[in-house]
Amino acid sequence: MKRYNPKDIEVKWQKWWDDNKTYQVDFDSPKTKYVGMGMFNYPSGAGIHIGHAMSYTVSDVMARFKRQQGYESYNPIGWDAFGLPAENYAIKTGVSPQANMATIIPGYHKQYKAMGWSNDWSKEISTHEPTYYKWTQWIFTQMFKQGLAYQDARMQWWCEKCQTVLSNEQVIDSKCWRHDSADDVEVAKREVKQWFFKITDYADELLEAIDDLNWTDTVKTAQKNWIGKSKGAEVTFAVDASDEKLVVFTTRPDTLYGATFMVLAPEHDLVDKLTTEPQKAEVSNYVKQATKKSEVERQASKDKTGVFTGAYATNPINQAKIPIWIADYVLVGYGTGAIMAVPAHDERDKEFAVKYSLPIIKVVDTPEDDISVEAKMINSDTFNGLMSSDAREKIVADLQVNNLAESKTTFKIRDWSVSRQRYWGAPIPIINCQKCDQVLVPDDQLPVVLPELEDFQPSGDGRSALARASEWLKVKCPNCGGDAERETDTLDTYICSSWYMLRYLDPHNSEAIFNSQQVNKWLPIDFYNGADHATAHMIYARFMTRFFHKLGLIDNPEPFKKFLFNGKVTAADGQMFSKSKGNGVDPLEIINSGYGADALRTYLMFAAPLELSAKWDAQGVPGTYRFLNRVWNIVQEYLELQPSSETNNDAPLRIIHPAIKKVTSDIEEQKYNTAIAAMMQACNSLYDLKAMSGFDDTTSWRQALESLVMLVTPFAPHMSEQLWHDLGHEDSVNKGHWPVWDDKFLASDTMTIAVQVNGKLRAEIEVPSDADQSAVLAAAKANLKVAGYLTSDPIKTIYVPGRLLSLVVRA
RNA sequence: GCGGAUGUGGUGGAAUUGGUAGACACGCUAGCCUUAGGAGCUAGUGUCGCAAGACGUGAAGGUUCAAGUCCUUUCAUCCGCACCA
Repeated sequence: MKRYNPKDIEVKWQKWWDDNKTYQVDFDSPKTKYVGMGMFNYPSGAGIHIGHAMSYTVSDVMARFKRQQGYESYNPIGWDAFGLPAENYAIKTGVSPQANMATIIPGYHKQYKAMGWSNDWSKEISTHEPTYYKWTQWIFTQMFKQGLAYQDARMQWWCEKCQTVLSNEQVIDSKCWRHDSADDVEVAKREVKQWFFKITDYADELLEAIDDLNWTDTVKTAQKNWIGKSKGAEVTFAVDASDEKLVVFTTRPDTLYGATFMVLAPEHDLVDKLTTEPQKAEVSNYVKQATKKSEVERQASKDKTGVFTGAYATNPINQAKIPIWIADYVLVGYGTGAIMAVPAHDERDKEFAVKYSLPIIKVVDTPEDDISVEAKMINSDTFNGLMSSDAREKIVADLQVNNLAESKTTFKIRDWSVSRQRYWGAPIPIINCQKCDQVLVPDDQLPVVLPELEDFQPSGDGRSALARASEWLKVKCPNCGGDAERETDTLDTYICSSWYMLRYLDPHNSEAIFNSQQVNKWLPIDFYNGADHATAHMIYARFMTRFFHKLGLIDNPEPFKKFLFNGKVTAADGQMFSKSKGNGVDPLEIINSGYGADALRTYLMFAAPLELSAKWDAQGVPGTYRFLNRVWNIVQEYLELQPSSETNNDAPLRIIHPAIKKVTSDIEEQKYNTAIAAMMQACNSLYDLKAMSGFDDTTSWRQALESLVMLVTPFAPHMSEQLWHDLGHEDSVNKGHWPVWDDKFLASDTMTIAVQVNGKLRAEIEVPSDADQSAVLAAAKANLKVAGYLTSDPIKTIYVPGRLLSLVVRA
C-alpha cells in the first residue's frame, strides 16, 4: 500500500499548482469574489517563524474554503519592505536596503510556498518598488490638496539610536520599540517640524462606524478608546488685570460653581503672559523641569506637582476670583490644555487641592463624591435642586448668551505624524522653495525615486541620509523655476501599509492608483486577520479607505468586512518569539523533519481557538500527522481493495454528512479547532465501521471518503490533492469541490435520553427517534435503575425533546 | 486606576448557549502485532473508593427540576489604554 510521505507529495503539488495557475485570480471572473488575507508582512533577515505560520494559515484556510465552495477566491501577497531594520542593517554593513530586500524576499517566497499557502504570486507587490510608492506619494499629494496634510513644529519623541522621531505607539514603556532592551536609553522629546495627516477630521465617522463592523469586540473597544470621544463644553474665563481669555474644556459644566482654581499645562501659550513678576522665577523653573521630562516620566510618578502663576481668573457663572496654577498633570495636547479644577468631584484635582491647600466646594449632592451618579445640585445659586444633567445644559445655555460657553466634543486621537527623518522610506513629494514655500511635486513627475546611496548614516542634523544626496536634492521649483530643494523626510511605513489592500485589487496599474470599478467589485476584503495592530494600523487603514471614499474613488468606506484578531503562538515557556531571544522556530524545520506542511498547518489550527494565544508544543504535530495518516490510509485501503458491493448500506453517509454540516459551519465562523475535531471523529467512526462491516456498499464509501478528503483540504491541501487524484480525479480538489450535506443522513433511528431523578443523572435510555414524551416516560419508568429511585409518582416531569427527561419525587 | 478577555483532568482544549461536564487530541499505563515504522492495533486514563456510590468546571453564596453556562460577592492571570478634565 502507498504510504503517506509528505516530503514527496508536497513539493510535487506545489509545482503542479504553480504550473496550472490554480491560485491565480481572474479579476473579471463572473464568479462571486472572495478576498481572505493576513496582515502585511515585514520581510526581515530572520524569515518567518511559527507565529507567522499560524497567522497566515488562518486566512489561507478561509481563502481555500471559499475557493472550494466555488468563489473566485483571492489570497494576495506582498511585502511591507520599507522600515528601520533594513536601514539599520545597511548602516552597519553598507549593504543597501534595496540589495538586502532582493536577497531576503526570495527566502520568504520559499517559506510561503513550503507552507502551502494559496497566494496569487502573479499579483505580488512590494512597498519599496517605485511602481508602488509612486502611489503612496500620490496619496500624500491628494491629502495635501485636500488640506489634510500639513507641517507643524511639535514636540516629538526622538530616539537617539534611530536618529528619528517616533509616533506615540512606537514608544513602549518609555523606550523606542526598536531599542527596548535594558541598556537602551529612554526616548526624549524634541521640537521637530513634522508632517501630519489630519486624521482628527475623520475621528467622528471612524468612531460612528465601529458599531457596525463585524469585528472582535476587543478590537472595537480598543479603537473606541483610542479615538476617545467626549462630549462637554468649552467655558471662557476672564483673566484678572489682563485682556486674555482662558478657555477650558470640561465634560461637567454643571460643576462650574465648584471650580476653585485653574490649571494650565506647562506648555500652554498663556503661561508667560499670565505669570506675575514675583512668580516668574518659580514658574519658568517648573516649566523647564516639566518639558525636560518625557511624557512617560511625567506619568511614571502620579504625584501632583505645580506652581501658582500669581494670576487670577474670574468664574463666568458667579464672578468668583480663583487662582491660576500650572501643573504637568494637565496635558497640552488634549482639550484646550487648560482646565477648571473641581476638587470636590475630581480625584486628580482633589489630590492637588489637598497638597496645596486650595478650597474644595461640593456642588453635586452625591454619596462619596461619585460624580457618575445622577444627583441634585447644591451650592450653585439658582441651579440648586436641579438634577446635574439638567444643570449641565442650562449652565452652558446661560453662558452661551454672552459667548462664554459652547458645547464641544473632543477626541483623544491626535493627528497622524507621517514624516520620518530616515532614508529607507517613500520620499515625501514636496519641494521646498525659498520663494514659493512648500510646493508639491507635480503628478507627472511622480514617483520621486529614492536615490541609491553608499552611506546610510543619518546626516546628524536631524535629517536623513538623503540630505547628503546633493544631486538628488537640488531641483528646480515647479512653480517659479528657481533653485529649490527636495524634502528629505520620508513617509512613515504605516502609510504604505494603510492602503496596500486596495492596491492588491489592481496591483499592476500604472495609470492610476487603482481602477475604481475593479476595486468596487472586489472590496471589501472579506476576511482579514492578524495578531497585532488592533488600533494604529487598523485605524489608519480605515481612515485611508474613507479618504478614498470621499475622493469618490471607491464606494465602500470600510476596507475590512470581517477582522479576526487572533492570538499569538508563543514559545513553550510562554515567551514571545523574537529575533533577539533567538527562540524562533522555523516552520521549514518542522516541514523538512518529515511531518510536512499539512501536519503543521493542521496542528496550528487545531491547538486552540484562534483568538487565544497558544504555546508552541512540538509534540502536537505528530498528533495531527497521525490523523492525516489515518485519512490517507483508509483511502488507500479502499482503493487497494477495489470493493464492488452495492448493499444500500448508507452507514458511511450517516457518519460523513453530520461532519460535513459541522465542518462547514465551523470553518465559516473560524472555529477551526472544533472543525478538525469533527473530522477526526468522523474518520474514527469510519474506521470503526470498516472494522465492523468492511467497505460494504462501494458507492456510499466512495462518497464518504471523497467528502472527507474535501473537508480536510483547507488544512492539508497537499495530501488531499494527492488522494483526490488517487481517487481518479484529474482536476484540483482545491477549486470548486466542497461537499454538501443532505438532511436525510443527519437523523438516526434511535436517540439517547438522559434520565434524571431529583436532578441527578440516573440512567440513559435508548428510545426510537419518534418517541414522544409519554413514550419516553414509560421507557424511563420501565428502566430498573430509574424505578429504584422513583419512591413515588413524579410530582414534576420535565422533558427536553431528544435530550433529557427530568423527574422530581418527594424526598 | 480604567477598559477588554480568560480561569474546566497531568497538558492543549470541547460542551448544540440553562439540559448527560471532560468531545477531539497530547501525554501516560497495560497488552498485542510487526516487511522495527517518526509506526499500527486493543483496552484504560477527572478525584476518592474493592465496590455501590459520592464528589467535581478559580473561591464563596444564590436562583432553578436542572448551573461550566444566569445573579451577587470575591480571587488570580493575560492583553490594551493610562493624569484625556
